Amino acid sequence: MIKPSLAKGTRDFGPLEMKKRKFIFSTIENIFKLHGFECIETPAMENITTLTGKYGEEGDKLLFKILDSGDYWGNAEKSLLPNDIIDSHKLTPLIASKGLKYDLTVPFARFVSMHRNSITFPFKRYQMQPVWRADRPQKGRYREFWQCDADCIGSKDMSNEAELIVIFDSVFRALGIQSHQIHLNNRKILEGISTLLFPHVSFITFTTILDKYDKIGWEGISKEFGENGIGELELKGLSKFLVQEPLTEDLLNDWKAHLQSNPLAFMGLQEIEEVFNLIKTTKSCTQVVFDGTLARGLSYYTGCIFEVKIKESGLGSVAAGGRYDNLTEIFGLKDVSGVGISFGADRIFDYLENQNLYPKNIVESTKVLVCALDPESMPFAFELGMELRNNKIETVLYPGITKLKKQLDFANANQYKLVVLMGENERKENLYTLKNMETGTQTKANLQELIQSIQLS
RNA sequence: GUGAUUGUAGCUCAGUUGGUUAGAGCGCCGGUUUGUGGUACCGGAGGUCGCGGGUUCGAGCCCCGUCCUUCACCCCA
Repeated sequence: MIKPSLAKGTRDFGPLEMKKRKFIFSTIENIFKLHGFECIETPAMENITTLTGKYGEEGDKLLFKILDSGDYWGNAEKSLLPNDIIDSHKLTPLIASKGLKYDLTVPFARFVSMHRNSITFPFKRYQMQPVWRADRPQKGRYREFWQCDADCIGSKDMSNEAELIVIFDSVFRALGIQSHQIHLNNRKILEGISTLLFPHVSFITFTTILDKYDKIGWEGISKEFGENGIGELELKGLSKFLVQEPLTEDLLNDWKAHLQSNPLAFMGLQEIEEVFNLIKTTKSCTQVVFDGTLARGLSYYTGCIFEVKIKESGLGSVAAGGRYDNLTEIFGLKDVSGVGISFGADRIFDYLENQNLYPKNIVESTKVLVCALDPESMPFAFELGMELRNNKIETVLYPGITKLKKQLDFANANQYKLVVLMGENERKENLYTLKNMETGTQTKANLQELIQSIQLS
């Protein structure tokens, strides 16, 4: 006997949990569809060359690799392996040519590049699938989790960004959440500031340190910048950019003054202004925070970047996204800019579980249980089941004849509110007994009356 | 990948300085009730104490390893 167990960082979902998850997925999907995004799917596994080098050094380490089939060691190009050095990192490329996808954006870029001739640009697609990361699990972090992505590729227009912000807001509101904040920044601003203030520090180093501001504060990041050779004087210039404030006209004007002398940063700010002008009359705008410290780790972003946080959740970001100008270029498709967002379904699920924010009707069962009380009644019960289903009533026929107590226990355990009894008495009278499990009342009815009272309750 | 942390019945947890046959509550199954549940009463089943090694006359308890859980770092949804 093997002790049943789950692989690290994965989880099972029972019927009740699945109802809640489906509620999340369908809420997101409906809003994606409402905005005209088309659904696609890509495989769980990709060629490893598709995946590596897209997520930065850390990302590559977190890729799940799939061992080649057959005699993978015999077929391996061992000449590429340094003699008697056993280094797993050098070994894996020789024996693993596929990997599980790490996100939905890179496979999408591959998809777009491959199918460029049959795609009409701008192309809006959504995708809701699991992704895998070989991370150490912790709070809000799993090795398998679902992302729900919407991207628009082949358009540089800022209305895409504006629409995606509205989608962020619509989804969280539809899920019954109000305390979400949509953080917004632009990589061009960061790049401009970085080259202006810290020309001797790489942009990647700059963003990774800056991104930690939320967690470790001013002291923490000034210490880390210090370790990278940045003095206190230079740091002072940075401090005025570390704001997290509601996005307003005044704020933008303020920043324009700061960034006037910096063409790249100024361009980034103009993009944000364009987005602001489109959303400023929507209620979504009230949830938007201009966040000068938002940087995003993924290296492919080039314009606006987003991150949605629920303050009291303790979960990090529950959704994120941004614009990428060069992602399809690696797959041979140049000058196609895209922008997209991703909802972290598992973190949203955890938050809703915690807060128990689900609408009541998604957890309640609307099913009816039909109980046959003796073998002769079974054909009648079976037929009744068919009749009820023909009338769009979700019906479960209790399989077999057992004590009524057991059948009623079954109804309680599954929270069925209505039970129909079919026994000798009912056969003789040509009626059905309808029992309400909450009130305990029982009534007799013919088929038409039965269907009616079920539909009314 | 680094550093902590956890594991005893289906679930939540007790278990004394190492000492006979490892307990409770809830749940589950059966009965009180052969056509009436969610309450009550009575009875019952269920454990390789995560796994492997070690110390000991003796290990659920001590030591080592390993896996899983949870958490922080790194990074991220």
